[in-house]
Amino acid sequence: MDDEPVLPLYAYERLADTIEGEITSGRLVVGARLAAEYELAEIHQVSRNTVRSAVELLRERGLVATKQGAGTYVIRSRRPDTPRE
Amino acid sequence: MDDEPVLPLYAYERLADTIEGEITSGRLVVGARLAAEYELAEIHQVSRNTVRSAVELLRERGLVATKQGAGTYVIRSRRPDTPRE
DNA sequence: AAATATTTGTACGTATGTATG
DNA sequence: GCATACATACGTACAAATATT
Repeated sequence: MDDEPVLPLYAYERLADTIEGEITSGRLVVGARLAAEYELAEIHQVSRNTVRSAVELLRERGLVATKQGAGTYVIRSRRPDTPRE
Repeated sequence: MDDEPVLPLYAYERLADTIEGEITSGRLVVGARLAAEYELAEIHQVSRNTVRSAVELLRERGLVATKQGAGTYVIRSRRPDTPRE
């Protein structure tokens, strides 16, 4: 319990939420590729490491999948019902 | 399939395997606290981030749990039967 | 087929923030 | 309040996998 604070505290959480919003809103459809990490870093004015943390969160949420050398792709438009661990 | 290459390729994998060995061998028992990240970094001559990657692996293997401000503790002496994701 | 460019992965260092004791 | 320890965040460099020319 007590997971997921109401306000995303950290930059990587906010970025993950932002990108998740683009997915759930349909602006990023299943199969679409996210911008490259360095691009996301520039766009959102954070470091690439922060982008990677955000994308890691999105992977854990089951929304995207990443392939080295290729990119990160949307694999789901909304979160699977609460992974509960 | 095809997970876990025979030879651990990266420093953080080797370090994780090393620490796992200390756990499975009984030198680190359940409840024991691992050395601090900066200590492990010094001991094994790697960076803190590499230590963190190794510990992250151990968490995924279900062997340890980390509590901010407290430390990383052994919670299991051997891997649970293949987490298969 | 081969070389180049792009993109993610790993690893290092450093600084600052947050939680615990 | 202070010390300790983990967490986040910045930057940098190079390696590895993939895509493109």
